[in-house]
Amino acid sequence: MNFNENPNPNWTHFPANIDPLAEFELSDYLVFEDGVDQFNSLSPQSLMSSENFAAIGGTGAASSTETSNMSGATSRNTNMQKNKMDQVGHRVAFRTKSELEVMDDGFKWRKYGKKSVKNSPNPRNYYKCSSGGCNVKKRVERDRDDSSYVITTYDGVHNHESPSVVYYNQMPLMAPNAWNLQASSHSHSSCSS
DNA sequence: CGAATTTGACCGGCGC
DNA sequence: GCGCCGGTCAAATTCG
Repeated sequence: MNFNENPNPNWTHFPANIDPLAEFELSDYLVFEDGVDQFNSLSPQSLMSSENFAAIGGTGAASSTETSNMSGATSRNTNMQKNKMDQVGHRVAFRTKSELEVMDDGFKWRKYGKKSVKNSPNPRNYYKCSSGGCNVKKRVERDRDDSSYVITTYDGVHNHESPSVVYYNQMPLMAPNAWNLQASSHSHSSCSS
């Protein structure tokens, strides 16, 4: 209820099923880990293999736990961002070519804000994982040069499985391991395949 | 009716 | 010290 209408009622889990008119293909992907954040790696046409980059998320974030505050919702400005880089351990940015910006990766996202950046004529949408205990944030923005491209940035790692296990086992088109990289890092096979 | 979404305002950080 | 930018929350509204 915002963009256009419902492109496909089938859109439930994987973007690969989007539809024939939406050319979903990874053009560029950026992987930022805590400590390594350089937007310079962005190449206009890197076009590497774009097949498996789920190597990230191997740090010790899988455990999460620690200060999982938030539970309850009472927390507001009590304690949360004492250290800028404390909980932020995973930063992943993907550039996808799709008409829709809301790529369902199997998780449920709750939009919590929209803001337009100065460097882009397009607004930026902020999504949050609506899972109990999952504080993963998602940032979606349209490319400022190619409105056909969408830049999705994930922040954090899901500490729970997808609401509906996705079976990216038979990806005839391509296996966007990127989708499981968040839920990976421990069980699940992910990859390989 | 409930839940999710929307828009605006507020806050914090950084730069100059 | 002030201004700017980005990010988040809150309340209201709408959709299902």
